[in-house]
Amino acid sequence: MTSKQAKNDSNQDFMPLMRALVRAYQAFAAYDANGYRDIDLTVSQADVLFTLGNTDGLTFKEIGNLTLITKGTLTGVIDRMEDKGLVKRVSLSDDRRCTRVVLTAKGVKMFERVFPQHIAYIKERFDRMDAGSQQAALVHLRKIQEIFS
Amino acid sequence: MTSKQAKNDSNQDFMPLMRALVRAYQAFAAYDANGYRDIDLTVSQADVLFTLGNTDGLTFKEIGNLTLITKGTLTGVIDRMEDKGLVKRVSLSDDRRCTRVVLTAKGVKMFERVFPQHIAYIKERFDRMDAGSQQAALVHLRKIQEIFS
DNA sequence: CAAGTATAGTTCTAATTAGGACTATGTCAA
DNA sequence: TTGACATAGTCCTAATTAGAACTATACTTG
Repeated sequence: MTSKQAKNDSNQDFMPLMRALVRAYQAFAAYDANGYRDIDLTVSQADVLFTLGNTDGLTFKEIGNLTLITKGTLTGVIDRMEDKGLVKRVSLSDDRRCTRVVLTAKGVKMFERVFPQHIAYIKERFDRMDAGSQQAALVHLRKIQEIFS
Repeated sequence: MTSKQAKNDSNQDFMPLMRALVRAYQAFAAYDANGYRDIDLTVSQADVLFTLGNTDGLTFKEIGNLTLITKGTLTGVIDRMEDKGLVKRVSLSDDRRCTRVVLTAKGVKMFERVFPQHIAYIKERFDRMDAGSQQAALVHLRKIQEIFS
């Protein structure tokens, strides 16, 4: 009680931290999105492509959990990727409610071309932070995730 | 060169940090959005309301810079807030290209009711992090923002 | 002053988003 | 086995999003 009180007293203003979180994320997201300008992929589509890469396919539910894309949204994202010939829907005989989404040959090719490229693109910036800071930042970000979960 | 090499070598895997950033933000954003469930406001609308609070009105450009909402989007957001009677558009005689957006009496009333409530709602969670961690997190988040800007 | 350029908002399009209703399928218990 | 409930995906709506084209207004330079 007292210690909690003390904690709170010492934390009159969390706003700078909140703003820093939002701005750090937005700066990252903008940079990330910019990496998809040339290739014909939206951020969500790239997210799905990278999630499906090196797997034998995943269900909508699994993709949704990994990418945090809502199932309602995911239907449309997969539709458009199917139109582009990057993925295909495969029914599961096991449980006919489920649909497995699998990369096509074209999807695999795209993944193999784009993924390493994009990783290098992101890595370039994270390399500007020393390893110690990255470790510390990781710890604090996990704490932030925890308190809001 | 060599030191940069060394840095990079020690940083083969930035992915956990990247994921932690995304997840921390998403957890925060989800919690934040949840705070608007009862009141009849979207996240963007609340963002604008809170930005306009305690000002004499701001132009679209200023609101866009503060909230990071694109001008094209902002037109629609302001339209809907105007429909709700929360804000009004005021032309500037000074520069007739500009429009000042001002809270109406109803908007001010809503701001005064909702803002402190929401701040308390967010604060409750940030209080679960001690002041030292918050300070450290702030520093690291600013660093992350910097490397991606 | 006139032409070229810049800026502020609006409009338009395609895609994403959350959330809820809906359908089909599966599971579990009486 | 049948009825109640749960789960997977689709469909629908309102709002947001980025980006580009467009209009109106301002600036600026010859």
